[in-house]
Amino acid sequence: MSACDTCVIRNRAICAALNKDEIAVLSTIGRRRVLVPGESLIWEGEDSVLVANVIEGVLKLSTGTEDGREQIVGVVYPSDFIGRPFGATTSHGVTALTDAKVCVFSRRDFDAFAREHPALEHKLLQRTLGELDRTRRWMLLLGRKSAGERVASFLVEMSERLANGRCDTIDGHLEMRFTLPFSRQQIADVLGLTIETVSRQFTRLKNERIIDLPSRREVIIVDIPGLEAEAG
Amino acid sequence: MSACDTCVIRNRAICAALNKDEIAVLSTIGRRRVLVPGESLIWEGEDSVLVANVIEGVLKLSTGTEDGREQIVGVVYPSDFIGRPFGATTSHGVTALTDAKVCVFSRRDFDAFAREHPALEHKLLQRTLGELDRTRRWMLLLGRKSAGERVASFLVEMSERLANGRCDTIDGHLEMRFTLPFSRQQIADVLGLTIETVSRQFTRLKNERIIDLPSRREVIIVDIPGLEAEAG
DNA sequence: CGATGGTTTGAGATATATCAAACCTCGTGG
DNA sequence: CCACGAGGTTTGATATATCTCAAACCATCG
Repeated sequence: MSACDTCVIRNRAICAALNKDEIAVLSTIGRRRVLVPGESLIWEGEDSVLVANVIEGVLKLSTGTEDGREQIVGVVYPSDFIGRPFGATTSHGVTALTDAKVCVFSRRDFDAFAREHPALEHKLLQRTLGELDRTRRWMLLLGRKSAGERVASFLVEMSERLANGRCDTIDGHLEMRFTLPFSRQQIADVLGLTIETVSRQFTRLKNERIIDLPSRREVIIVDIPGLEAEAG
Repeated sequence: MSACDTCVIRNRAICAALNKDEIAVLSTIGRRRVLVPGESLIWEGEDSVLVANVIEGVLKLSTGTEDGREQIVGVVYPSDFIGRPFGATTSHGVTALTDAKVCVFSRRDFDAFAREHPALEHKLLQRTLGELDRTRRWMLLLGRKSAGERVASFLVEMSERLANGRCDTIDGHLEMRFTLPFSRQQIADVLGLTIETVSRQFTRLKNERIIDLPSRREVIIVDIPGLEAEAG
């Protein structure tokens, strides 16, 4: 019995392309690893030595300039794939935002296994194409949207991704509530803004009764259509 | 004898994964198409009906907001693949910047063919992973770089991509010369700036003897290390 | 209870956008 | 051949969104 048998993302990750026997083989080359918030799995610019599936938690993909400016270029959730297979170097670091569990493979082992399992590569291709679409949509935000639109778009995306967040009907209208896996600084690094600008936009949305902020990390979207309108 | 036999990108495009017989089959489902500057092959948000290989020319991938702001999210060159296989809708439009030749497939035909040829899917995966890396690097530019750094980065990338541009040694130092496939407005749409800001950065770089501008579309990089330093 | 790290708020500086006009370049037609 | 017009580009003056710097604030933890 392998760890895969009890894996909660077994049917959503790329592993879903494999049958029982194939999974058994794959499980011999993978191993689980636990990460605490702030802990990195991969560093920007290093040789691509490992790839992984996210089992639990949220991680950021980020790059930066020499003088210390940072940009978060992606966020991954359970069942997402991380790392750069079939490639020389990783162009961005991977760091846990929350406590996280990942299923790690040496890149060489994974590459070899994948090349012999077209169904796995197909899943990976689908996932990569989807990620590319999402990333390009984010470019519109970074290149052309105002601070207000960026923050609103961010909250809309969060509410979609963290669907585990409660979604309640309070006296006749729909509310969404969730806990952000990001600090204010990290939100700024996702949106290409400063922490102060992000903070001001949060309080503005709160004053306009579009959202509510019970605590630093918690968000309630009070006026969902209103927020979508703000997202531009 | 199929069109593929004389295709100039035969060995660089994803088709390189196929043998003679497979190519023969593929060529029966593809057809060539010529595009003039400004002509679109795919429109943002429409159903994904076709995919293609670029044979000749340069094309832009772009999205926009409802109120008319535009962002170019990618630029493709000969041997690049365009369109969204295995997927519902295209999240960005594809428009020719120069005269262009493409090899077009119906998405359904291509999907079916690809699924039966893992080597082709593997090539496509590699290409997609590379494109994702490049796109993420561009996010750093859009999120964190100044106008000066953006324009300089753009020119560096152009000089790498348009290596067909002459590269001469003029009295002891290296110069690069090429013709831009973009108007100033399109450069602005790539960089997330306005046309005026792009123009001002061009003249600044010219005044500082880092580049020279013999005509609107032509660029000579006089001081290559200087430009790279400006790119940040 | 005080220290600490993250967050919010405020006042001022600045890079880039906006609006407007002048300027080329190139093709067209007189 | 030259004048004209049109599109794209450059330059200028001003506005403004966002950044920067600085201080106050607030939870959390020892």
